[in-house]
Formats: sequence, C-alpha cells, structure tokens
Amino acid sequence: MNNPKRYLITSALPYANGLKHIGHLAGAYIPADIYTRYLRVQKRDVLFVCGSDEHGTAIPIQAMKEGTTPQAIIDKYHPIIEQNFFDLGISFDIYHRTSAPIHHKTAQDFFEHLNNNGDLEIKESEQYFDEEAKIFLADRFIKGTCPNCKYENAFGDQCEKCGKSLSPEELINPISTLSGKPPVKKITKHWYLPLNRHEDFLREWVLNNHKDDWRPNVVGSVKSWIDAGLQPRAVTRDLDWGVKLPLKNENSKVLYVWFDAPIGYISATKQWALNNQKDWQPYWFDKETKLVHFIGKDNIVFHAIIFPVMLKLHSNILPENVVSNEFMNLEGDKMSTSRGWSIEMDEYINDWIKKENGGDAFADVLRYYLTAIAPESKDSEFTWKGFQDANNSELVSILGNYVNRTFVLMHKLCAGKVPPFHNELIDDIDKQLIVDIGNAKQKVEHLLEVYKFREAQFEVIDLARKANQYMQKKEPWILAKNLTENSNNQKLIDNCIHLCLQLTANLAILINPFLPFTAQKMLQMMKVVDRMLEWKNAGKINLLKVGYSLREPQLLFRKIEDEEIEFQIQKLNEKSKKVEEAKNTNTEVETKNTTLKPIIQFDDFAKIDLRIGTIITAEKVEKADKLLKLEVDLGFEKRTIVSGIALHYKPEEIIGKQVTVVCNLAPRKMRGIESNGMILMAEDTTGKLYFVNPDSVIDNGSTVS
RNA sequence: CGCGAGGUAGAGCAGCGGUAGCUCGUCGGGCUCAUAACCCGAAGGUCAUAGGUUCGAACCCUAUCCUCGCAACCA
Repeated sequence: MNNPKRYLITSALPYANGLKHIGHLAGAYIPADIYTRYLRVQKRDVLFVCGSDEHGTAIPIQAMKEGTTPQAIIDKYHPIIEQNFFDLGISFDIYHRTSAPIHHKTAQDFFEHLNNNGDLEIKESEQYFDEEAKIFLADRFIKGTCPNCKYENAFGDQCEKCGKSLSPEELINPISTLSGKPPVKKITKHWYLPLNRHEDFLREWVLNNHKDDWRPNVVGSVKSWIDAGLQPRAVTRDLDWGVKLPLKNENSKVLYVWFDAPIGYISATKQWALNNQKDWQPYWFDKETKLVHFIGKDNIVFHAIIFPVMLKLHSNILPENVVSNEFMNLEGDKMSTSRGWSIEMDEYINDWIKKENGGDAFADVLRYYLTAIAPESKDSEFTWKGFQDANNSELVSILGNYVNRTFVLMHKLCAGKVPPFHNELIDDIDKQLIVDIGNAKQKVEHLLEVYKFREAQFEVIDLARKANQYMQKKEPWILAKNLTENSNNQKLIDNCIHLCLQLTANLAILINPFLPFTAQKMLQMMKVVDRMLEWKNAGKINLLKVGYSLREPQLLFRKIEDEEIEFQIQKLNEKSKKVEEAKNTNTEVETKNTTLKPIIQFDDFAKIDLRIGTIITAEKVEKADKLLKLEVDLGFEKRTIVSGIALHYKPEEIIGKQVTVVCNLAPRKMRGIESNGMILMAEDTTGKLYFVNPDSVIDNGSTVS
C-alpha cells in the first residue's frame, strides 16, 4: 500500500502488573513512535494507539500475594506506565486501558459477533479446580511429581529438572500452589477459536503475500506455527477478573486475556474518536487504512496469526505489517524484572531525566542509544559503557558539537545573523553538501518506510558528520584572519556559515522523529516555529531567511562522566543481588514447610534459652522496610531486639504483647543497631507472621521448654 | 526432541557467489572555530566448526556446535 488514506499504528499493550523496562521500550514503543512522528510531519492522517492490558490471571494472583484487590494493582501501575511513556516522548494519541467500560463493551460485541456467526466452537473439558481458592488452575499453578524424572516440584506445564513438557494430568500427586491442597477435576465449558479453519488464509496472506516485506523472524514464526498444525484455542476462562461473557448463565466466565487485549486497540480508537469528535470506523474497516503493529518477538503469534484471524472474521482490515523486534540483553545477561536485572523506565527517568539530573535531553539520549542498538534482526545488548560512548562520541561530539560550532562561528563572524549566500562564489564542495542534504532526506525517508530505524537514524548522524567535514574543508576561522587582504573572504565565510545553518535546520527536521526534544531545542535556537519541522521542508536550503538574527547557542547534550556510569553499573548489581537474596529466603521458607530439618539430640535443643518477655517499646528502623526496633522486658533485664516484622505489625499494635524470646543468641548488628535476641514467629503458607506466645499472661522471664 | 531467528575485528552491525566493509573504541602523526571536530596513518577477523558444490564461497548445499525465542504474565 503506497499511498494510504490513513495510518493506524499500535504498540503492544504493556501488562499492568508492574513497571516496564527499557527492553520493552526499545522493542515496541520507540520504533512505533519514530514511525508515527515521521508520518505526522508528512502531514498524513495517522493515529497512534496503545494502553494498559489489565486482565489475565496474573493480576488477581499478584493481588492475592500483596493482600489487595486486582483493581488496586492496575490502578497503581497504569498511571505510572502512562507517565513513563510520556516522559520519554512516546507520543500516543491515546493511552487507554482494558478495564475501561468501553473496552468491555467492545470486546463483548466482538465475541458476540463471532459467536453468532458460528465462528467459535464450544467444548467441554475437565480441568483442575482449587476448592479453597475457588478457581480453575492454570497449569503453572499446579505442582506435582514429574512422571519422567520423579522430581517433586514439577510445574503443570513443564518439569524444570528434566525439561519435559507436561500437562497437569500427567503429574503424580498434583497440588495447587495457591492453597497447597490437591485440586479436584471439574467439568467446564469453553469457547474456542478454531484456527485450523483458517490455515489456507494464513498461508496465502503471510507466507505468500508478505514473505518479502515482513521481517524474516515474523514470517518464520508464522510458518513454524502453521506447519505444526493449528489448533482451536480457548477464548474463555473460568475467572472473575476480566471481560464477562455477554451470555446469560455464564457469569463465572471471562474472555481469555489474549482475546480481549488486542481488541484494546479497537476500543482505544473508539475512545480517542469520542474525545476528539471523530469517526473511529474508517480506521478499522476502510481498506485504505494502513494498520501497522509494533511488537516484541514473544508476541508474534498473537499479532500475525490469532488477531488477524479475529479481524478477518469480524470484517476488519488486516495489518499491513507486523514489525517485531528481537530481545535486548543487558550487560551480558537477559533482562528480567523478576531477577532484578533490568533498568525500569521509571528508574531511568528518575536518574537522568528529572530536571536536576539532566532534563529532557536525556530522554533523547536513551531514545538514541536504544535505536542505535535496536534488535531489529537479532538480539542485541545494552551496556552502560555503550550508552556513554553513544552519547559522548556521537551526540555530543558530532551532532551537538556541529550545531554549537556553527552557531558560535555565526555569532563571531557573521554578527549573529544568517549571512547571505553569494551565488557567484559557489564551488564543488558547496554543491556536494547540497546534494548530501537531499540524499540524506531520501535515504532516511526510504529506510523509515521499510522500518529500518537503526539505519535511518545513522543516516541523520552521518549528515552531521559530513557537515563537520564540510566546515573543516572550508575553514572559515582561517579566512577570518585575512579579511583585509582578501576582500572575497567575508563572502566565502558567509557562504560557509549560510550553508551550515541551512543544514542545521535540516538536521532538526530529520532528527525530529528520533529525538523530538532535541529538535525542539534547535527550533528555539533558530527562532523558528514548529511548522518548519514538516517533512516537505527537508532537503531545502532556504529554510532560514537571510539577515534573520538567531539566539546564542545552548548545548544540546552534555558529556557523561565515567563516575556516572560506574554508579549505574554498581546500582544494577546491587539491585539484582538484593532480589536474589529476597528470593532465596522465600524459597527456603517454601521448602521448609514440606521437608523437615535433620534430627537433633535433646542436648542441642537444651542449649537454646527460651524466655517469655513483654514488648515495652517498638519503633520503625529507618531505611529498613521490614525491621522494628523493640525493647523487651525479660523480668531480669530489658533488651533491645531488632525484628523483621514491620510489614506485618505496626509498632503501636504490639506494645504490651508477650512474646517468646531466644535470649542466648549471639548479638548481631542490623542496620547499625545491635540486636540481643530473637522473637519467635510462626509463618503460614502466604508468608504472614504470627507471634508465638503463652495462652495467658505469665511472669516475664519465665523459661520455655 | 522439534520448529523459528541468529552466530562476520574490542562493541554494535552491513555484505548473501568474484580482492573482507561501516560506525564507535584503541594506538601514532597533523590541524584547531568548537562540548577535541576534522584530516593522514596503524593495529585488530582462519566471516562458529567440518565437509561438499564451483574456476572462485562469509555468501549455495549437508552435518555438527553455540546463543535467543516458541501458544496459561513478560518488547
């Protein structure tokens, strides 16, 4: 589709169960934003939609863990993610959410449409059900003994010990990881999307029509799926969190998250149309709309197989392209929030973009580096050193320095005004530069049209590189030394600076989709309005009027010092270490419950001096989330004990409580406070702590045995 | 296991049948308006490995190895 009437651009919906990291940003958001900004300055009709994906089993389970509601979880993360995108210049026309009523309605209508047309199948099956949690269990939430290697903690989908794929039915002695009890089998009815009916369509559409213009990883994955044989996929689940089925007597079922999430693109479009008094329908029904999805590679199957089938059945348009990136690693290891090996967008914003730390320029620095190393054809790697190099040697030294030296020379040698161009003195070097400007525009344009963002950005910087070379050849600062002897020199200086300034204006236009904050800054320096950034102006060399006086230059980027980089690397290491430690203590607790410690002799037990005491004061320990500093009266003395119970009890709640104390434990310093003893606590399966105390008040200092 | 993507200089990538290339980094020299840009030169690769096709292979074929991904959270 060469000249579509309108564009609809989507970025994968981030799952609102936590913060999102820079790998997400590099994968689906920055490329989409660059593409969208480019189309906007092309004056195309373009709509860029996204939003939080707020359904699925993981959110209620996360809520259960945190002792709160699913609504509270999404209400916490949705606004943070939205703000993060905004701070990084991701210019969605709307950032919506799938918990919105308009989305529920849209998804229900979609389901109903397919159901009424007979495009869905209904099947009954037996599934494991946790009677205590009152929930059908996803495979991942069932544990048991692996039939293959007899490992006792195999998951319902796979045994981590021997790597064998499993189904929950194969597990010996299955238990629910939610309640710790054996689940029961219950019959349940589900609606399925029979993908197998659409194999011919998919083969023709992807493997034939798009085998050349889609990225190889996308076509390859689709081929892999089709060749393996497409199966009907359940589109409903037994759950009370999500979009309810629009059918009577099916109140306990919701749409499966993968079914409702992509429909979020449609509902976001509707909401945007409402907000702006527009018609949403052409964006999803008119064949002249070019729909492009930007995603990460884990999302290929949904956007290149399942959602297109849904769209076809619903008479919508199909995506013109599904642009998928590979993954971005971090300092030699996979990025993973759960292992603490990641840089969250929120974290980067706090460390670099907050006014006092660097400002908007650093949003562009991240955008620049992530685009420069974008995993377009294979996995790539983010390193802080690489980040520093990209900033210092490309943004500061080439782009920033070029703009700065141009402005400085203009103020020194041309009275702060755009000098005239003396046509009679034009030479081959000038002509070549003018050609280069035009070429740069053509190249960037072509590369963006074929989604090669990394290369496109390179071409922009390359133009700045050529500009530096041009200025070097012209040496206006040398010419300025002989102004009186050679009357032509001022004219030669004028020509050089004139072209350098026109080129600067071009750089602003070309860099704008990639580094929008920088482009704005350049506009201010040149005292021109936003309209200059329109793409049609790129390649022109009359953007700045002769005689127009320009502002003093301000530096576009600043150098990043080694210490700042070392700080970040150290921070990353500490973060992952902390998460690992926290995890280790958790898994210890889990295994403790099922496996007993080795037998000990009475003598060993008798060494422990247990006493009853009363808490007389309690206060929170600063800079520690979990610790309380307690003063405990043991009758014969009062002791300071530090205990890790702050997440479970407030200081004022426990004053006066009797507790059991291990009072001959070696003293230990925690957060600088010496703790002389330990309070005994019982822990249930959810990790909640309970005091172990006598069932009626007795004398302080009483022994326990 | 199978399938998909990939394995090319310290890093990031291009090349996909005809003398191994680009950007950054490193080292030496020149120049200086500028946040040390630009110019000249150098070091650094048995193009994962082993076979094969060919006058000729990083590129085509076969096998092997390694990395990442693969339907219930994850760019």
